[in-house]
Parts: sequence; structure tokens; C-alpha cells
Amino acid sequence: MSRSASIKDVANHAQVAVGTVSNVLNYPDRVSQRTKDRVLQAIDELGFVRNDAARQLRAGHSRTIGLIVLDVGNPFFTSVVRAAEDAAALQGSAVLLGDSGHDAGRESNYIDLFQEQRVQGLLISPVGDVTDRLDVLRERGVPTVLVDRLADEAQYSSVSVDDDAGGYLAARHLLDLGRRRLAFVGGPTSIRQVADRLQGAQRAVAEVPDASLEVLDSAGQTVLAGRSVGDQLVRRSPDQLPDGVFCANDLLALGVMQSLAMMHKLRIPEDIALIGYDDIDFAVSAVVPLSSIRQPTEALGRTAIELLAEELDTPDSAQPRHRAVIFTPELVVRQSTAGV
Amino acid sequence: MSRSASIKDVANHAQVAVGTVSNVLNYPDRVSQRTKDRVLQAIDELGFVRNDAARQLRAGHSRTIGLIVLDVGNPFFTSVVRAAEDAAALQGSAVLLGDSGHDAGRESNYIDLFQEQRVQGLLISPVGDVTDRLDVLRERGVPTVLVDRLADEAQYSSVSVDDDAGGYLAARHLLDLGRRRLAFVGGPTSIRQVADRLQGAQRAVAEVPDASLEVLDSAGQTVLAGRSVGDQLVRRSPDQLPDGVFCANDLLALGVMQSLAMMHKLRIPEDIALIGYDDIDFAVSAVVPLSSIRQPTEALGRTAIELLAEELDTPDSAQPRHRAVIFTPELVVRQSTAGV
DNA sequence: CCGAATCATTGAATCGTTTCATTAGTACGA
DNA sequence: TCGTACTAATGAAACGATTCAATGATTCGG
Repeated sequence: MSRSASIKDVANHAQVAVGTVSNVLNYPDRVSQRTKDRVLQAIDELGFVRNDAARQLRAGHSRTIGLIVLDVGNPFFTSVVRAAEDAAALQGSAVLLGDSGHDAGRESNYIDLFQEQRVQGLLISPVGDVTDRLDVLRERGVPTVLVDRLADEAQYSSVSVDDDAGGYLAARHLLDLGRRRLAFVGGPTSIRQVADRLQGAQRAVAEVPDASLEVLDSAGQTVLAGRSVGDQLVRRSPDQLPDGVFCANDLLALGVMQSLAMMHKLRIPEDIALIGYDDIDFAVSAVVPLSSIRQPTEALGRTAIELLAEELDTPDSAQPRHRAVIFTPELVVRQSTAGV
Repeated sequence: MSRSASIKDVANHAQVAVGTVSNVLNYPDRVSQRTKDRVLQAIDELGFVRNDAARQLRAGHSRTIGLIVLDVGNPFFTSVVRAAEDAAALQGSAVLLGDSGHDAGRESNYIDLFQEQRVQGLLISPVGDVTDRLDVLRERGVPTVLVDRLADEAQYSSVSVDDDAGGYLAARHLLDLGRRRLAFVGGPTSIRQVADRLQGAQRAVAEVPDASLEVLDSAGQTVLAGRSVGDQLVRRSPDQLPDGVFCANDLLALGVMQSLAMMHKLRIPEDIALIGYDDIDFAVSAVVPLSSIRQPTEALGRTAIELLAEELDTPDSAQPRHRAVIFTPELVVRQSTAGV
């Protein structure tokens, strides 16, 4: 239960000055081999571990980056988080992770915490309106990068995915298969992601003369919501049926698939080609493996860290440059839209 | 880009001593109302935020708890994490989350990091053999609680779930439905969880004279592995079929269900009653909603924090008492084992 | 062999907070 | 009026690492 060893203990034990121990740790080149060996041995014998609090007190800032996501349970964010952690580790920083759970209160608490911790910078996928708080942080030299949200480039850097392009990709793919009577299944269009994906799909359909796109509003973004849409489809007469269905996310698509599979009147992809969005793990192992749109989550996480690093490298004097990086998602073709 | 205000700046601005500002923050009762008001106003005007590094340097330890999980993407751990965060917040601590991803190297890095951060204590779901490192931590007054792993009570506290009891529950439930020809589907029994669940199931079966349990080894713990087991079942002649199937996790069960559903020769639950383990989100929204065994993840996370707090409250002089808390899982009945 | 240049090492000052012994101020009873 | 008891406020010391100007040691060219 002994208090852990400090740099001073190491110095005594190795018969050198504290400054020398510090140099061994931070600027090994400045120290002769002999002393370095002695110091390293002392460190080993005492089991010395740097006290990060003291270090960052002196430095004025920590070596950590705050990251606040909407929901760690969501595979999209899980993947972003992991990529961000790895990218941060490469540049010698650690990531403090906060899960706001779509709750503005929790979000605000994490901002407080991270501010007390004097994080170098902040990555955030915001819930509430946090611009005021972020402005304060910026004034204090703590840059922010918005994640999965397009930002005013004059104010912040940001990384996001082009949902319109994703919607276009999905619809275009169905059209390329020769399908013409398309349907879009998606929750309330008040959700930006849903609206953008729909818009992209409409753009693709507009390019093909005899193609049409019907919008089927779903109650939510869940498997069950998808199943109830699917149940409605199954009841239609054959000439009223779409031949290609694009769902705003994979859960909806799996629901639709379940519904069709249970009735086993309509075949996927022969009668209806089906595509989802997000490429969740379950997409591969669905009864009929589900085509989907994959978002470059690793690139998102990595780039967010890089943009932050750019701002941190900007000398205090210079005006920081912000950048908004927009990624294009990727089409993943599986059996649910296989050519027939 | 101004350096952020320190307690000294606040003291000057409010015309008081630094100690007084500190008292306002930590012991408001010791300060008169008048001064308190002046100080709080100064804090507000300067936008002062405590520097946690300085605080913990003085205190000798931080107000954070390290938590290392095997996989944040796994809903089991996601839920444990969230519960632990909430419980920690109640006692004024924050949780630093590390995801080892089943990698002993990453695990070790996180232990290093947390040690530098001087965390109060550590919760860990270990990958490798970390007992040596945990021993060092304990010597330094940093207690550890093992999560989802039963530990030698003389050494550590731990929280875990009784997988044997879970297996018993599942099999017992099938037996209670009148099923007698049971099958267990599970990955390599070298995985402790799998072995324990099987053992519990065997215990239940042994209690019923004319009941039998067949073990079907699956390649892994995935939907696809489950499907291939299901495919084998479907090919059997009716008199060779089990009438109750217990899968070591929900993914396997969903795979088996898919396989049976696709062939639509065998009905669930009429011909085969099916139960999984873990109660993942997808269990509810399966084609036939899946019965499962739910693990008390919130209780795990909360209790882990509480056990840690117990050890932290133990005075340095006293011998710390360790406790191993074992939770019993819970049966969730859905349509896949509905009475017929 | 001397002075200059280079290299290695030293140790005091510093970061921002908390703690605590000390001082100042106030109220009250005798 | 004095002493006591209490409350409020003070400010220096301490935590542990880093930094940097100063010092000491060594090498090298002339």
C-alpha cells in the first residue's frame, strides 16, 4: 500500500538530479548511455510510473481527446470510436469516450468533465445545440471537430457521410438491375439522414425516364416497423407491387425481408430486389444476405482525429483553417439484389 | 486563445485569498454568504473551470475509474458499461473506458494508461493473464474488480453471472413444456461460458427420468454457424429430431430458426421449441420472437462499482475484504417456446 | 598547453489546486 | 472591561513532472 514512486525517488535511487530523470524519459538523446542505464534500472526497481496529472499540469494541457457519441451501442459509432482511438494512439494521445445517449444533459456533463480534464480537443456528434459551449472552448484553444454532422465551415471542421449520394447509389443499383417500380421505406423525413437518402434516391429515379419511386412511411427505424410495411406490401395485388425496395436502414430491410419470407409468396430478389443501408453485421447473415450501403466509419474516425491534429498544429497566432470532409458511402452487393 | 483562468485569477478578481476560493468550491459551509456570492460571481465572469490535473496532483489520486472490456460492440458489455458509468457518476467519479478487443496487447496498454492517470480503481474483463499486473496495482492501493469472471475471493472482488444456472433455467423451461428430446447447440466447450451452460442443461435433464440431451457442436457462435446446424437438423428423419433446442447464444438460435423457417417443414414452437441465451435486441424481432436467458447486465455494472467503492472505503490499515457476487440470470419467454 | 566549443548534468522555478496552521474579527458571558 | 469561544479568511507549503539557465566536464584545434 506504499505511495508510488516519484521522479524524485528515482533520482535519489539512481544518484542523479530529477532533471536528468525527466530527460531520460523525454529526451533520451541528451543523456549519456551510462546514466541512462542507471536511471532505467532505478525506474525498473522502483516500479516507477509517470504521474500524468503532474505532467499535464506543467504542460498546461493533457494528452487526451474527448469524444462524445450519440450511442456507443450503435455499430456505426462503435466503429468510429475504435478508428479514432487507434488514430489517436498513433499520435500519442488517448481518447476519453462519452456516451450522450441522445440526451442533452448527459452531453453537457461530458463537456464539463472534458473541460476540467483540459482535453486537447473535442470530437462530438451533438444532440442539443452546443454551439455556445463549443465557442467558449475554441476561445480557450480547444478545437472541436463535428462528427457525422455537416458544419458551417467558417466555424468548425467536420466529418460526415453524404447520405444523398448513398441514396443515389442504392436506387441507381436497383435501376441498373432493370427494376423500374421502386419503393423507398423510411421513418419520419424530419430525420435528416432519412430525408437525404430519400432525396438521393429520387435523383437517381429522375434520371431514368420510365422509373417511378413510391414512398412508404415507416413508423420507426426498427425491424418491427419494417415488418409492418412488409405486411402491407404482401397484401397488395401483384400489379401494385414494387419490384425494387430501398430501406433507409438495414433494420427496416430485415423486417421487410422477414415479412416476405414468412408469407413465401414473394421471392427476393426475383420478385422484389431489396437493399438496406448501414451494412450492419446482421446483413450478411440474413436469410437472404442483404445488399446494403456501407459507410466508411473507420475513415470517419481517423479523419476526425487528423482534422483535430491539423488545428492543434496551427500556431496560436495563425487563423485556424477549418475543413468539412464529406465521405461517399459504398455499395455492397449481396444476394438480395443479385442479378436475375 | 487566452489561457484559461486559474483559481488565483478568481481570487484577485473577487478580492479574496486563493484558499477562500477553494473553500467556496469544496466546503461552501465554511464561507460566509457575502464572500461566497462575490466568488461565485467572479467565477462566472471569468468562466473559471477547475483544473482537474492540479486537483488530483494534490489529492494523490484521480476521481476516475478505469474500465476495460473485451468488446464495446457487444451489447452485453455496452449495457454493463452504461450501468457502471451511471453508478460511478452517482458517487462523483467518471469512468475511463478501454476496449481491449480480446487483444492482450491493447489490454496491457490500457492498464499502463490508467496507471499513469492514477485511476482510483480498475474494473476489468480480462483477456490475458493479468494477475501480476493487478497485484502490482493492489500493492499501490488501486483495487480491482473482475467483471464477468469468477475470481479467487482471497485475491479480488468479482461480479459474474451463473451460466450453469442459466443453462439449467433454459433446459428446465423446455422440460416444463413437456419436451423430452432436447438438443444443446454450442461452440467449442473450451469456452467456459459454453461449458457451464451445457452443464446446467445436463443437470436439468438428469432430473427428469425419460429426458435426453444431445449435444450438437457448432463451428462458432454466429448466425451462420447456427444455420449450418439447423440445416443438418432439417435433413433428419422425423423420429431422429429433438423437440426442444437450447442454443448457447441468441445468434446461434437465430441461425437455427432461419434454417427451419426457410425449409418450412418444421414449425417453431410446435415441432421444435427453441431458446437462446443473452436476450439480444434481435431476439424480440425475430420471425418467431425468440425466448432467451437474460443476464442482469445493469446489476453487474452497478455492483462492480459498488464493490470497488467498498474497497476504496476500507482504511489503508485494515485488511481489505473481497467479495465475489454471482448473479442469477432470468428466463424470458416468447413465442419460440410458447405453450402449445 | 590554452581557450573555445561541445556535451552532460544540475537544481530551482513553475504549473493550479488543496490543506492547514495562523490571524483577524465578532459576539457573548462574567 | 476583559477573556473566551467561535467564525471567517488568509497565505504558504505541498503534490510531481518539466523546463531552462547555469555549471561542470570533456574534447579539439592551433
